[in-house]
Amino acid sequence: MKQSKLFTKTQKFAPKDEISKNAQLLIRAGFAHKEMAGVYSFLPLGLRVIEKISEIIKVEMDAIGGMQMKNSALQVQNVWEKTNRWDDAVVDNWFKTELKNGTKVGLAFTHEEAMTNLMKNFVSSYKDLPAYPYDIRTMFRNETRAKSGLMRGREFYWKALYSFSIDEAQHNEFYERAKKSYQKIYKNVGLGAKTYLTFASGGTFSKYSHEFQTISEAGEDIIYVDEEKNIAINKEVLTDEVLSDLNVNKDNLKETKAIEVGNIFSLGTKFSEPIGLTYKNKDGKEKKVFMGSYGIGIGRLMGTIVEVFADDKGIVWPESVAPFKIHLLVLGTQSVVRSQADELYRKLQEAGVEVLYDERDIQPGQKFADSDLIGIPYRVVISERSLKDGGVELKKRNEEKGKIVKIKNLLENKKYARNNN
RNA sequence: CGGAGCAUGGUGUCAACGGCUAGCACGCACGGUUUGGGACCGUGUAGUUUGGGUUCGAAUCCCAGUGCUCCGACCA
Repeated sequence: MKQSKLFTKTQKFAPKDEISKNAQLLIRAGFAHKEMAGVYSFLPLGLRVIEKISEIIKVEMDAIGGMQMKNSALQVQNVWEKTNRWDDAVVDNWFKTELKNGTKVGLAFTHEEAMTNLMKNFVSSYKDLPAYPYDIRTMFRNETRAKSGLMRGREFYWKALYSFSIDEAQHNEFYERAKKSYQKIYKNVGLGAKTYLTFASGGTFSKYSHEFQTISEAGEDIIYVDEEKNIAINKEVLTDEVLSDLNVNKDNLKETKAIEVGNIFSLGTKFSEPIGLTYKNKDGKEKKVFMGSYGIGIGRLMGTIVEVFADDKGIVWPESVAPFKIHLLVLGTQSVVRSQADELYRKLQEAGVEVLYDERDIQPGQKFADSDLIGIPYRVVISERSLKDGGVELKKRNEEKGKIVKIKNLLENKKYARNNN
């Protein structure tokens, strides 16, 4: 993409009423636009990141048997009444409205009810199970207080998978696979080293649920990390009983702030029972479906990545989620240099490299500053000087110094091509 | 939902005593000089959150609304 064609611009200053680092940088660099508190639009650059993250998640969900679908955002009242979650006194973060004819509808804040109800159409025998539909979509929650930039919004983009199993044993087997799959996702988006499987409060059907917490000062949660065991415990469930359950020594725990970047939950028959999702087993007996839910906030993950890796100059994207692999800057206005730069851009694209080409007629300093702010992993500078030195200057975003490489070598190096991280 | 603070061009601003043309910087437009770290010069462009009130006169004082931020509560 040519940078002159990008309608967004970078800003030197962040809006003063935006305090959190993730939102400041994402707005300054042109990834996001704030519509109102807790509501952000994703601009072209931001959307590319969102899609990269979504793709990583999809691959892992598909690998454990997930099947993507798209739920509706509008929800009718009656299903929610079956689980007693329509009443504002029970769930206070609903956005509700009504149809012209007076029918009340809500804007989905989660889809357990909707999914359970939907599956009634398709599940009647043990042969129809298990099933693992998932959805990546915008969700709405009428938060009393949006905060921390993209971290807690009133409207947010996320992935939710629901598992429908014959019984608890089948559920547990999937649950363990989901756990591993989640860890792979965090590793693949670059957060593996800082993200811990964290024990949190469960529900009627399981003692614990599991959260995935990324260590960061920007976090809202407090967790206790046991580095040796590579697990953490959420402060809200930290008791002696839990410590002995998990065989964890209190002295090995380190308190830290963390961002909840995902959670997985055993739901049991909490939803299948009131909504009536059942199947016939081999003996012809009616059985309740055993469920689980598995969520990841994609916008929040994006914000977390910014929080964790940014430096004083701007964002530093891990290669796997960066909007582009290479940021190509051409310096100077000489036509000899320009034409070589244009050709390099064309050839990189032919080689399947995602490249943002800064061919604008502006000062070098501005290009460097923009490049650092936007945070694309590899910066390639082509200029009169670099050509004289034998090629282009290649520098990684997170390294101080670049080096001269021959244009031929750059083009032949497969590691810059898409799908080759 | 409880508490606190804030609101001046597209952005920033602890610029402006109740009083003269609302200042400065960034951005943007035009011209020129520059061309490896947001360069320089000149000429322009664009603003007092909304509604009331007090006053000869309000960005400034008062009332109400709206919005934003922070702390807390809440948060499958």
